Amino acid sequence: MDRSATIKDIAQALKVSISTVSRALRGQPDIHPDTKKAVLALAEEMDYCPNKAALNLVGRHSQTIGVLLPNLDYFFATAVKGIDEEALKHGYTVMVCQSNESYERELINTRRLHESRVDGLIVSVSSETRNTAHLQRLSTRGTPIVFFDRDTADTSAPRVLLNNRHGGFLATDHLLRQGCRRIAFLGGPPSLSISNQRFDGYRAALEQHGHHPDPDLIVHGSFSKEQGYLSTLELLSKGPAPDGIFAVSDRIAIGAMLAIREKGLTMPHDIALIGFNNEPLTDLLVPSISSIDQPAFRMGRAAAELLISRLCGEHATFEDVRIEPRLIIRESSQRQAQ
Amino acid sequence: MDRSATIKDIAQALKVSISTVSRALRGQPDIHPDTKKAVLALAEEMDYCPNKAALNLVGRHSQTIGVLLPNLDYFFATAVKGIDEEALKHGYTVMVCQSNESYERELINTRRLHESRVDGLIVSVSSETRNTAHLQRLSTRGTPIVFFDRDTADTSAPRVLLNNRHGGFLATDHLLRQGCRRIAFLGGPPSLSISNQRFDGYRAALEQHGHHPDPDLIVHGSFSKEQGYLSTLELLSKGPAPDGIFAVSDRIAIGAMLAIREKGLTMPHDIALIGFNNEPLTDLLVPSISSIDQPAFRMGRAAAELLISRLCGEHATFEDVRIEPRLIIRESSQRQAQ
DNA sequence: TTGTACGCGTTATCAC
DNA sequence: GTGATAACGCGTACAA
Repeated sequence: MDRSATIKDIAQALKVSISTVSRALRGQPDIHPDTKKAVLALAEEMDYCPNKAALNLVGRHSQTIGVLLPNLDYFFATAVKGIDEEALKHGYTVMVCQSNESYERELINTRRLHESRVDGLIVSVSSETRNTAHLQRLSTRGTPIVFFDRDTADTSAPRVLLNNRHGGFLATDHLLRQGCRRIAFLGGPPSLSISNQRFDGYRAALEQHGHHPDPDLIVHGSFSKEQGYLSTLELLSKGPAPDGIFAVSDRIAIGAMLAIREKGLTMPHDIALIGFNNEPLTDLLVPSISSIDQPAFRMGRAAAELLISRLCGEHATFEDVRIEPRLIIRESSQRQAQ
Repeated sequence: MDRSATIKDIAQALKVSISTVSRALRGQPDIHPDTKKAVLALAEEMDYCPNKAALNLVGRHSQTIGVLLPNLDYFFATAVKGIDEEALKHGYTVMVCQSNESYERELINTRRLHESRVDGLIVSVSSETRNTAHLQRLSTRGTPIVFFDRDTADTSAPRVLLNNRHGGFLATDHLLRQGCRRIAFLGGPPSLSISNQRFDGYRAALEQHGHHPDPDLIVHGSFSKEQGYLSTLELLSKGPAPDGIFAVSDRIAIGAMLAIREKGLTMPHDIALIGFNNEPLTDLLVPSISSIDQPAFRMGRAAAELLISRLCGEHATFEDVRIEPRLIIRESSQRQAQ
């Protein structure tokens, strides 16, 4: 129950001043070798561990980076791994908060992170978040922010984003090439750029093939399996059925798959299906689900690199990082041998 | 770029002392209503946010709990959600570190968390971890620890554990009831209690049915899909094949499924298969994979509850929390209609 | 009701 | 080489 050793404890035991201990510990010059050796030895024995709070106070940096995410699903958890990897390499610790897609929770967490005086912030906004004033305040106060994955309109911080438009294009173009003519778009929350950008790609692909988006085939909702299931059931029960579905997440796609199956239709024959994220196990379903691969680990690492470079005062690199998606063709969408 | 407002800033602006501001902010009595109102208003306007580092120093508690995990796979990510939920409720912030199953990384992270002076620790040790001296040191120094999911031999801290033995029993007993006689055990790292306890349940079930473990049918390795694939291939290529497989993780089970399929065998007819964890999508594979459900969110929340109750000085509750698993029967193991 | 002074653990700036 | 001492932001006795 005794508290951790401090440099004061070491100083008293060795009958030297705390500044001497401090210097010895940090390998500064002008220290007598014997003194240094003694300090180091005792520190080791007492299992001395510097108090970050004190360092934070005096140096006004916490060596901590805050990560604010909507959740910890496969994509974000993998990204956190990338962030943490890079952070550790540079002596930073990571503090992760989840908003659960709630704006209110995001505000609370922003404050939690501010209280901890994180040196910088990597943020993926919740789907409820309409304005980023809470983040702007932090930013103007000197806490650099990097936006991750989800774009926001009203801000001027660097971003690490997937080329979602191209992802949407790749998916839709692929379905068109498989002969689909009525391609449904199962989107996420309409407030989210990632969903809208994928829609832009969807439209671009359609138009390039001489088609136009059909409002009846466009549905928005959450990213969940349940949402995909319900949306698809609705699509299939009203009007002429689509012959292709582009879902902006694999979980939506899986929900769609269940609905398609329930309606007695087959993939890819009746409906060709493609998702987004390339989550594990999508390759093992029957049929295996085509998807757009999004390199989560690399994206996380890139965000941390970008943030840390700004933390190091390299104000130069303010440019967005854009990661390219990759089309993964599997059974659910492949009507013709390649 | 101007730093965050401090109580000193507020005090100067209002021409009162910092202690007055401090008192007003924390709603203490004996404050003139007008003074209080003015302070609160200005704090709001300046977006005042207390500096946790300072609070940490003076109060010597950080209101932060450290979470040390092997990784952030589905199970642990869900557990983190439970931990964070409970932590937030009590005003704590969570700091998550991943060891990547590496003992060395676990040491580094333990130190990172100690540097941050986390008030308490929730730990699931890496599979390489043989002794917990690094954690014991923290514990004796006054940082309460709760072990989570993975048990350790040489410690005396409360634990939140699944009844792994019963889980192993349920799985094996189920296979036996399906008519299996040669049941293979695909274990995790032999250093991990969770794997060994599931093995105990496996053996107990066998013996209750008058059988004994066959060393040729017992394999240990990592928790990965690749491991499951390779182990199963090996099992199937040497000696008489098993007619049932109990894998201690769903990912191992999925690897086994791939190997079984590759060998031209069918499930559950030739081999009945059951995994562990009840991860999402296991219900959607073909055949769907039977599994043992482990309530990750509840376990995480229970760990946080236990830790926080100790943090509040309730030294009474030192008892382990044992969560009961649940057998989920799906196609991969079901030979007979229930 | 309000202000002063000290301490929390550490670094940095002096002086010796 | 080494040792005081002031800061960092805040809570808290104690004094007024």
